[in-house]
Amino acid sequence: MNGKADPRAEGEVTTRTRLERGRGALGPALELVHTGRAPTRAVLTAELGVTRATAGAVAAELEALGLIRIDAKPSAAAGSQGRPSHRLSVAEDGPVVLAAQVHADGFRAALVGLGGRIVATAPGCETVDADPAQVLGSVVEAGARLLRDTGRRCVGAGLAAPSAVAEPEGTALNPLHLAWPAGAQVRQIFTDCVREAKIEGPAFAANDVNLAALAEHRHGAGRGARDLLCVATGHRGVGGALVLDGRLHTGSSGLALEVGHLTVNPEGRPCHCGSRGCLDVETDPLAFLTEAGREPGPEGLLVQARALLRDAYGDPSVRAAAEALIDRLGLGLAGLVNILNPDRIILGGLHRALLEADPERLRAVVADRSLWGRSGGVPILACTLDHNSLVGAAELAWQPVLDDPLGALG
Amino acid sequence: MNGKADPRAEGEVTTRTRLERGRGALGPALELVHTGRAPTRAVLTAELGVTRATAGAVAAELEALGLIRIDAKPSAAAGSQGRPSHRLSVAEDGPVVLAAQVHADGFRAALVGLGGRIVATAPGCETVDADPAQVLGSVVEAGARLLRDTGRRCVGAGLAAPSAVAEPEGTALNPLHLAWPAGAQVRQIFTDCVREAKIEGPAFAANDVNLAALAEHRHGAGRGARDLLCVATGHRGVGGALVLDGRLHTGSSGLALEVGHLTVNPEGRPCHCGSRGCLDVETDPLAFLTEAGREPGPEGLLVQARALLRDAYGDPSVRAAAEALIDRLGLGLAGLVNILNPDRIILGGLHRALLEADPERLRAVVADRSLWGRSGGVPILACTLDHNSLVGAAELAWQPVLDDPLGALG
DNA sequence: TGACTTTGTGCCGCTACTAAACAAACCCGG
DNA sequence: CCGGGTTTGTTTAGTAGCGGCACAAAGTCA
Repeated sequence: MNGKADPRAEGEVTTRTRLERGRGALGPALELVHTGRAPTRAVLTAELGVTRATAGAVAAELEALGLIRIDAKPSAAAGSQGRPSHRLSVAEDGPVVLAAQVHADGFRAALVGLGGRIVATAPGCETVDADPAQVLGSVVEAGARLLRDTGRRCVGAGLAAPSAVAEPEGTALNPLHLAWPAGAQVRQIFTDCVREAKIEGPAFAANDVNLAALAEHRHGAGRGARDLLCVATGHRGVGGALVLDGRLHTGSSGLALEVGHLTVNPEGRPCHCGSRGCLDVETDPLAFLTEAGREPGPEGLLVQARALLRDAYGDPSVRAAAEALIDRLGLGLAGLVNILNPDRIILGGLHRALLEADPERLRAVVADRSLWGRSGGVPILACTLDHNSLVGAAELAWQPVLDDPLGALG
Repeated sequence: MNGKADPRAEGEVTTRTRLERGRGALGPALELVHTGRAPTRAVLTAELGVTRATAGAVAAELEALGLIRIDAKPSAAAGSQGRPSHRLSVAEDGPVVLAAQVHADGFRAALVGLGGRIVATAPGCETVDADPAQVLGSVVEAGARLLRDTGRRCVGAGLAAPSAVAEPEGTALNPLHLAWPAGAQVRQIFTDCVREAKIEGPAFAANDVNLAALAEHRHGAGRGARDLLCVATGHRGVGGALVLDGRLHTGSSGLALEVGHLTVNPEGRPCHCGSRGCLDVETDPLAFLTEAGREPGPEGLLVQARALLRDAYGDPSVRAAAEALIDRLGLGLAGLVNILNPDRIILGGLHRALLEADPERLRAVVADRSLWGRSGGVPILACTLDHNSLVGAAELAWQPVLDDPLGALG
């Protein structure tokens, strides 16, 4: 089988030589299958720029590692001649990563497989007014329970935190919404919890909007974009993220894309940052409800604002408030377009609802206020993934495997 | 000499096997020598993460290609034991690239070697109110003359244009300062001129501020920075540039970092972009002179403003004007810091002069208006290179050689 | 049924490395 | 002046990963 003498050729007889080859192209190949861009080995050959022999060997090795599946039967592609391909897909029973998300109202844990597929979710939990160690301990414990129940192999863990995460220390800088102290060592605490729960693999933590952007880039509305800008309003505050060449741009200390304090209304509301008219306070749910003349109800500002946009857009006061917010959001986005020149923009939270309420108006404002209008033609889309922060946290944990499958799993 | 039989071993006998090896590490190695980060083969070994054998072979091949020089005599490093290293340096008589720069007052041509060393310069020429084909024809002709006079081999050409250059078409979008039409095909015209002058190698064109940033990153004040932000005021208007991981970030259509229209003074001057108080009109030489109560003299606004800052900073009206501009510049830089979170900022033109007039004030404003102050501690430095746009244009032309020396020269 | 098209595999060889031993060139301490 | 110790460079042998090529497999089309 092996030609030259192999001193280890005793136990496993077959596919042994293959397991030794393909180190270089292995990562890129897995990434292509992971993001759904390589449905067959033929496509893999073209995308990697290697020969069919190499692509075949690489795919065989990824299958041997339990990461992808190669269909036994070829599936006939409709309307094409030639030998039909065997379909490549992510292994359904392969390893998973633990994804955790903490937000103002509680937390969530999930197991996520390759391809961004959520395998299992722990039921959402109510708000916890507890310190980081308690919250992260609970969410990791929920994840550990999932792992026990499903019996799957875990290769890493990722946390989506509701604050900027400073690099390289991994501290939470502005956890406004939580009973957490500023400067909490979230990455360290999360890592400790993961270790204590005897979960295998490295642990990572990053800002939730950043991770949402990463997830949308790999599996959602951002697929194929080279320079992707995401902006999202949550319950409170605006977050931004930038994905460049498939990698998150966090800046030198993890604080990039803090876009909440762009000035979009010089005569606007005072902001806690000391300035006035910031994107943060001019395009959030509270501003919208106030301008529409509504009292904040019991169901949460974001939910209420979304419902209003969806159900009462005919109401003149709602419409006027929406248009005012759209104009300010457009001004902010145009500023970002002039600086970053992305090839796609994705909006989440209330911003997404504003986009869907009147896409033409938003696009017109952005185009009008971008220099030369040219880059104002940038596509502006809504988020498409459910739980995109959670999936993004999983991406973080998958990254070492995508970079070097043999090294991370071997 | 060669061990196994080599069918081609007839003409060149020696260094033949070496010329066939080192393809992968060749580019990175050349880049290290080019940027002055690999003074010896020992350092090269460490920086590349390869064995001494590989580093030695790679260096030998780069020398054989005529790109670098390995000192014959080892140079004794003071106070260190062990065998002394042979010094590596860029080949002084190696190939060059043609660098061209066009600006409002004229143009300039130069031959630039590896390491950003300007080998020969054609005398600057006065303003040319001519169309792109004429201007670029003249500057390329000046370069061709330099090539003839020096007899050096040319491996490419780069142009620094005084306007944004759209990707991927290579058209000039806002050539305000020239008698050029908007949308002029500068890259195509430049390429045609280079071809017509029978200059070898590919031709490139990009915005001058972008290229200045690239040059500062490789050979100037930006060396070692990972995320480098450059902002510069010229005779008119503000330009910005961002270097990420050693590569220029041009955005999806070459329009990134058009920072001139950030709002830095809500009650400020009206700007031709339709807004008011833009960085562009609030921190340019004209604004400075006006606020200092000076009449524009005959010597050019930028020169006059610089002289005033240098020689008359004691004058209260000059000082007040400078501080007003510094505050506005700081506001703009803080906005960029919040978005990009660079690890270094470099200023050119009038902005550089403002920085040098009162560095503490500028740094304080940036730190104060950056979120959490943390990233406000970013170092703000002045440009250090003469003719940095020209050197940057050369970098553009060198890039293919740095990426694949064998492919580009073979 | 056979020509054509496309996909996948086995085999050989090459290129760019690594590993390890050796050699060279400095220091220093006696 | 001579023999360790230390760092640098070279030589040789070996190897991982990929390309090239011939061939086999599995479909479509006329």
